[in-house]
Amino acid sequence: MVRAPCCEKMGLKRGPWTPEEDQILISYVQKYGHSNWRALPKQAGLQRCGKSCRLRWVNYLRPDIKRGNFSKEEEETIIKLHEVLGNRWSAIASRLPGRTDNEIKNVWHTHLLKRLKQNGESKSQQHIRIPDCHLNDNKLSQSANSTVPFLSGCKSIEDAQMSPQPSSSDHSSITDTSETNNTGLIKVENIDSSEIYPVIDEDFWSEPEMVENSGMPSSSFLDDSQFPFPSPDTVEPAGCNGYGPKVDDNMGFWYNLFIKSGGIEELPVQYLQRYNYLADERI
DNA sequence: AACTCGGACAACCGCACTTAT
DNA sequence: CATAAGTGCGGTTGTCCGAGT
Repeated sequence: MVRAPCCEKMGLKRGPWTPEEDQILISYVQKYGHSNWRALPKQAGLQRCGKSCRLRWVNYLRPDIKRGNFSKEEEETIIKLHEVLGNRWSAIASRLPGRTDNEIKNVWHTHLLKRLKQNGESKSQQHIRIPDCHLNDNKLSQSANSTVPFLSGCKSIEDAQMSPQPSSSDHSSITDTSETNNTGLIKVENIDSSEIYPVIDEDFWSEPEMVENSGMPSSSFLDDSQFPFPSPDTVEPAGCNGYGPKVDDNMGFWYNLFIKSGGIEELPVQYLQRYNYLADERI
């Protein structure tokens, strides 16, 4: 599809924003909102393209932006989430209130990457198979070629798991195993799954009946009564935020798996090992 | 004091995806 | 269904500034 440039370059200003421009943008957004970024600069009297305005607002002017250095807790959270999500900066940012994807991306490249390289592989990588694309800082889309069905297509899984946090008035949609500490971070610490999850018998690990041509287990395998994890009733499905993929039948399985396991870090290692085993057998 | 280098961060670019027509 | 428009995301670049020489 042929597309027009994101903005007309002629006559539009680029580069650093001035305090005057910031004030105009803030005033306009506070007064009229930002339902249409493309039209906003014209209506606000800014010589900028809509994209530039949106970026400035989202990354700098938004009232809920938390400025200043990252705390140790925040850095640890970023590292842990990156182990699972890779370079999905917006998904990571959604778990760090007040921080932007751009900011996190910068911190990652300027601080954390170096630290990780010094420290070597992280602890959780010993337990969960992470695709190379995550560890090598490449595009996550490469994971579509992963030999691990669990992670092939993880873009959608993450969108399901990492959909933006609900507002403070909408706690009902937070998975009941997520909790915030006094720093405002979402806890992703490793926990001993044996303390939380029921004992899983041999039947649970039996090979699921597969849906033809889908590579995914049949719906009976997803039956709540057969699933020994907490109910996902309080969690909204992926795509509910209006962005990201819709939940199809296959992704629904992985979505349920993630949610029922209580979160990324808390997904029982046995399940991953079992599914990786089954996946390898099918290849 | 002048210059170089590298870190930090803001901003831009192009692509992908969703939505509207 | 096809296409255009709008938006979000991740990668990359540009710029500023402080430390070191």
